[in-house]
Amino acid sequence: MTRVLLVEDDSTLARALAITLRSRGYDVTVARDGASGIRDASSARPDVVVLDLGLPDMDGTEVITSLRTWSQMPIIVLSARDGQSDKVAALDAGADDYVGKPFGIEELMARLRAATRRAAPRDDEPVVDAGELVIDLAAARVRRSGVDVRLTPTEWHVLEVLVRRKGTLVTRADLLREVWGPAYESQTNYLRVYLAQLRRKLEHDPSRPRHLITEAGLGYRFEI
Amino acid sequence: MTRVLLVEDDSTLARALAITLRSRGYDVTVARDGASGIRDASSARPDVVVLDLGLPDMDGTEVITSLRTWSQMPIIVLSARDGQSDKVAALDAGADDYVGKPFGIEELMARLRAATRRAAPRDDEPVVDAGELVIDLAAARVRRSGVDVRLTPTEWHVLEVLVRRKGTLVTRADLLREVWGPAYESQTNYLRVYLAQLRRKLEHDPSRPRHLITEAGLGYRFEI
DNA sequence: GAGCGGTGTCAAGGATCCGTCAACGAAACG
DNA sequence: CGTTTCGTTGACGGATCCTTGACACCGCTC
Repeated sequence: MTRVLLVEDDSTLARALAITLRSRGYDVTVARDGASGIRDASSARPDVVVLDLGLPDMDGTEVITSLRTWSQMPIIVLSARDGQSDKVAALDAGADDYVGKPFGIEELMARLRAATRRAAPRDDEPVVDAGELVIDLAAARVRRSGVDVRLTPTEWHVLEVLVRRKGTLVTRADLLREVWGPAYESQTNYLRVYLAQLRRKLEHDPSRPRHLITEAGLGYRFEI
Repeated sequence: MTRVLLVEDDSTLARALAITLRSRGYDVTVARDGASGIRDASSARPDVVVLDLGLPDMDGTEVITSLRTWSQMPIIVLSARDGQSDKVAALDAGADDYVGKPFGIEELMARLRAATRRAAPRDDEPVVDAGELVIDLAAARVRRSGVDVRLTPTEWHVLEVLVRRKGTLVTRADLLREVWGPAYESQTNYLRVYLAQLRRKLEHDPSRPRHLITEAGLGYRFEI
């Protein structure tokens, strides 16, 4: 059964949509705000998210960005705002589709079918387990041998980019662009400093790293 | 470069869209009707199709159905008809997205980006398997009989160029230009050194290479 | 079989890159 | 307003890698 996470603060609309979805055979979870939407997405593991942009606690695109840090699950956006820039922002943040209100229920259903149809199974783990290291991408937490490790925002950001592409090489330019922005693509000394700090906090023997691997001349790689 | 097939009979709109798309760096092919659209889709192999439903020769959903018999390429539908049933029919026929006319050009661009972004990871085979040698171009990783082989940046770069054109001859000048730059086109001694190093690391019997083949007087070739 | 062009092999600088440490200043916090 | 935490630099030793030159080898021609 296809699982749908519905993130919608308007309880009337939420109830109506949930009823319709269930009548079509979907398994529906409802979240009332962005924060619980993000939480439920990692716990309930829906096959598709239907997200209202007008949430009380946070901006809708932030929800999308947050989900996209660890998951490729389809996201269909509902919005009363019909401006071009809202659509572009949501889609470029990682949304798969954008439906303006008011919308026809049959159209939404068709877009839902289209989104689930093309969704291919891939590794979408919010929690990455690398032996004594456990990294929860959704909750932004790192545990080493069971105890929480405190990371600074930048340290976390670097680790997140590496873990999201675990096993594959991340070039220095990619890493710098994603964490510090396009203007810093040649500041390779930042990486040296932060990789050293991460290793000191995460590796058993920082001088002989087993997870945060240097590919000399190319970049870095997170190894499980 | 991303290739777009634009199937549109209105020549004014087709020209305007083609200009915009090309200015954004897309490679655009235009088809005037459904039949040639289907033909071009199989010959030009676009990364994404933008399809106007209102075509002179056949119904738009038939075009979608026909494409879907052999391809999963993203299809974005444009349509002046704004009825629910048209949208549902097109989406259920296999379209990925449906944009009603009149549409904003920025919205279409954003939806195009969303469609290609989704499709990107599975479009071509990044892993090359040559018996005991497994080369993962995306992850920048080489395995020989199951164990990782460490390559220096230049070694990797040379191997990458050869593997990308596996089976075909790569001339010395091509190889030197791609790895060291246009100024080094005659430094053929570099190639001798690096090919020898690669063979030492990758070949079972470096003096009798089975994958990194020399084409005397011409260049090199990667054989599977 | 000697000469020759093209190719493979090896080793040794010398340049570059990486890890580490320390210090400074800015920002966050109470 | 003082304290603490972070992010940013710079410097330096050491490891790695690129380059270069010398020499051996092979197939071919004469």
